[in-house]
Amino acid sequence: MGTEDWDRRLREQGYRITPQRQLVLEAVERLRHGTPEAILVEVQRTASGVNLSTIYRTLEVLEEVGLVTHAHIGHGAPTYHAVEEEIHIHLVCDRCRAVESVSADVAASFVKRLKSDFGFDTDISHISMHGACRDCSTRERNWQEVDEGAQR
Amino acid sequence: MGTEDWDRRLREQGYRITPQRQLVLEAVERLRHGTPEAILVEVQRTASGVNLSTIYRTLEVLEEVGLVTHAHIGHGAPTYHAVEEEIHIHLVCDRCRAVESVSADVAASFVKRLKSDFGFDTDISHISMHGACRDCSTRERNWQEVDEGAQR
DNA sequence: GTATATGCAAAGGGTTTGCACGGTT
DNA sequence: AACCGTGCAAACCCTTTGCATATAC
Repeated sequence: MGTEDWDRRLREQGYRITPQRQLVLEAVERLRHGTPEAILVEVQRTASGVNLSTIYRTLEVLEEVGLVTHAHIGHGAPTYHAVEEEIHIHLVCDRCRAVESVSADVAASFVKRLKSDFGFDTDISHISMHGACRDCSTRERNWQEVDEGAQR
Repeated sequence: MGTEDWDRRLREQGYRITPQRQLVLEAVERLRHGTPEAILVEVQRTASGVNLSTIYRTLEVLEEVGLVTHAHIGHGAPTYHAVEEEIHIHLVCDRCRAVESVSADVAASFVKRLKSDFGFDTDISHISMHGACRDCSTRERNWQEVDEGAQR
């Protein structure tokens, strides 16, 4: 796979090549993490006439032919990535909203276990773990100690 | 923790005890997996006057005091669980939309690694893995073989 | 009595859809 | 020429918010 045959990917599955599809794919690659709204803005830098509904429809197509993936970080819009990117997973802090990307390697044995135990084939780039980042979790630990101290 | 001191939980954090809060908590416990909309319907079986916005506000409060949690399975509404429930994670099939609940134990070492390597404190009940369930992944494998056969 | 919680209605994000037009094949 | 893809606008789902009233404390 590579950027040079992005159009082949589309054609093989019966889709047409359009400027919009090229622009959206390039925007996703450039942004590395992009919501549909952000991708729209990026695309409009070159082609201001492109509509948001086209972004949605295009992302759906690009995802189907395997050129992009998405993950849900937070409650809002999903983020899209080019599959060209090194595969990574997201650690989403629900306290401060920070998002850390870490190598997918850390999930490898977990993913393998889901396969062997449940036959489940994980979409690794879709993984988002929610919780507390380093800063927030140490902060909470400190508060807890303060609380305990106050109670004595 | 237990159902008997749900009201203490609320009071300790400065919240008041209301019929709505009790009904929502009970509905979540009864449903085991419930979207806000489903919880509304369940609550309205007893108290038809309760409003959806109350469901949202109440779930937020119940989550803050640690009586319920939520997970995102699929793109739509989140699902709420009572924390009383045995902790489980969700395996969401993006092909056929099936959702399987499996013991959180399978994620234990992965979660431990996120903690040691990145200081990240995972909210285990929030974990949703996306991918292909056993049936769909074997079906895809079979198709692949058929395709390969056709090419020869 | 006072502050919080609720119901209602309206607004707000994010996403999808119907339709006529335009572009790719 | 036929069909697919796009822009536009409206509709849709899910969620939040402002405000007046009702309720827990």
